[in-house]
Amino acid sequence: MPFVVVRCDMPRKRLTREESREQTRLRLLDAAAAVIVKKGLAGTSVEDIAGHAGYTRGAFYSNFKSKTDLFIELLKSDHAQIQQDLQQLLEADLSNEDLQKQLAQFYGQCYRDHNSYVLWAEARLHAVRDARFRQRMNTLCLEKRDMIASFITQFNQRMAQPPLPAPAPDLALAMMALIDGMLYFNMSMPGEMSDAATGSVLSTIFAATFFGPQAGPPA
Amino acid sequence: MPFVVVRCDMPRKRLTREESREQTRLRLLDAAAAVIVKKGLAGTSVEDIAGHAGYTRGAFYSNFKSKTDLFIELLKSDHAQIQQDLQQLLEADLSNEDLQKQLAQFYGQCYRDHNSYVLWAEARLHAVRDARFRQRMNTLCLEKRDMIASFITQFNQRMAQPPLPAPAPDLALAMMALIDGMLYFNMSMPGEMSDAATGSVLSTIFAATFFGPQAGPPA
DNA sequence: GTATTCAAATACGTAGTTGTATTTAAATTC
DNA sequence: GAATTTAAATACAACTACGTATTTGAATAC
Repeated sequence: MPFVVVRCDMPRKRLTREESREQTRLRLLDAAAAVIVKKGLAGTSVEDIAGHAGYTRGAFYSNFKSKTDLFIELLKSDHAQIQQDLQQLLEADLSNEDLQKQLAQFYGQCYRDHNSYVLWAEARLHAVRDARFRQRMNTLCLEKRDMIASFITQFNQRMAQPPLPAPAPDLALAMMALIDGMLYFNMSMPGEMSDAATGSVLSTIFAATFFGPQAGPPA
Repeated sequence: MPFVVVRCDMPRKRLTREESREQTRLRLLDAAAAVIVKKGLAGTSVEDIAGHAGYTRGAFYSNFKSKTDLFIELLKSDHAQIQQDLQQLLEADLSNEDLQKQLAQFYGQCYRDHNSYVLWAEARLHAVRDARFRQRMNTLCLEKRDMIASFITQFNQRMAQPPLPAPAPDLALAMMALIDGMLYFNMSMPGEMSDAATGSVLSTIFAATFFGPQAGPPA
């Protein structure tokens, strides 16, 4: 889902300076996402990015302080999108569909596509090494956690189920870890685990956690 | 847990050529592991590795074909260790300790330490990009899966529990994904999720999967 | 329409990386 | 102990990457 806006209103409008600048920014971000997914963050040069977007390094440095700088912006955009998707899910689809469907959607929405997920995997690894970066990323992750926590709380209330076995934010974190685990796994071993298997594993876990009789964790 | 053998039998034995060669090999592998964890696979130069091991690039190219070559060897060694650990667990500790303890051990043994796990995370990302590498890695992963499948089967028999809700290898794969999810999560967000929470989440899931009443996944 | 501003291109110097080719010194062989 | 072998060091040449400094040309302001 690229950033670049809908192009080409018929009369090929001559761009103002600001518009033009914004356009190259977006193009650079798109290009960066594509190239980084393909070659990895460290394996991608500034020139790669600029080149893939149809510019030279000059354009890059005129728009971003550094590769890391751009990368963070990339993650922020993606994060914003994810949050928006979740928000939507939280508001709209909380009617009485069955658990399975909810899950499927939920799972599918967590990251927008394969590329998005690879990007975050890259980010995680980078976070291990760069404390400052890690902090920034954790902020985003905790925002997501809170969103999911809301989802859990609402879901639990709506379904009038037994009380949650742990604080919603904790459960949210756990669910994130689990879902990420599945995605992460499928990322590098595609096809090894069928979608059906993935889904049923997740539904088992969800069921156990939110409906299970003796299943609740003590902490 | 470095590779280098116990050094220094008192009389400082003069090394034979072969021994010496093997020693530098091991030192290079150790150094590589350390540096790659710290700076990432792509961010690590051959010189970094050789230097950290106390050699020059000459020694490196005399022992390995390329960085990737060394990396694969690194993973193989680590994998062998992991398999050995699991094997041991499978044979030894299947007496009647309670589930919690089993789990704790199981979880703790899956990767030898933080560094080991980071290495595998790096490998996953690399696998996304390199089909050949991916194949090689999948072989290792499936070996591990089979080991865990044995564990599951034995565990289930020993405990005389209800029949497994899915073929053991499938369950094994799912469990790997889940455990990896937790580890992966804790890798980049250390401290965000307490060990207690991690443990209880896992035990919940295990319980649900292997003991749960209606909890088993259909597939 | 001329002057100014600024986005992006180009030029440049430095530093780092790679793989091979050659050398050197220690270990082995005879 | 001289000749040979070979692990590892050194030398080398081509390349890539970075960031800055400067230039260029189109868009704005006057």
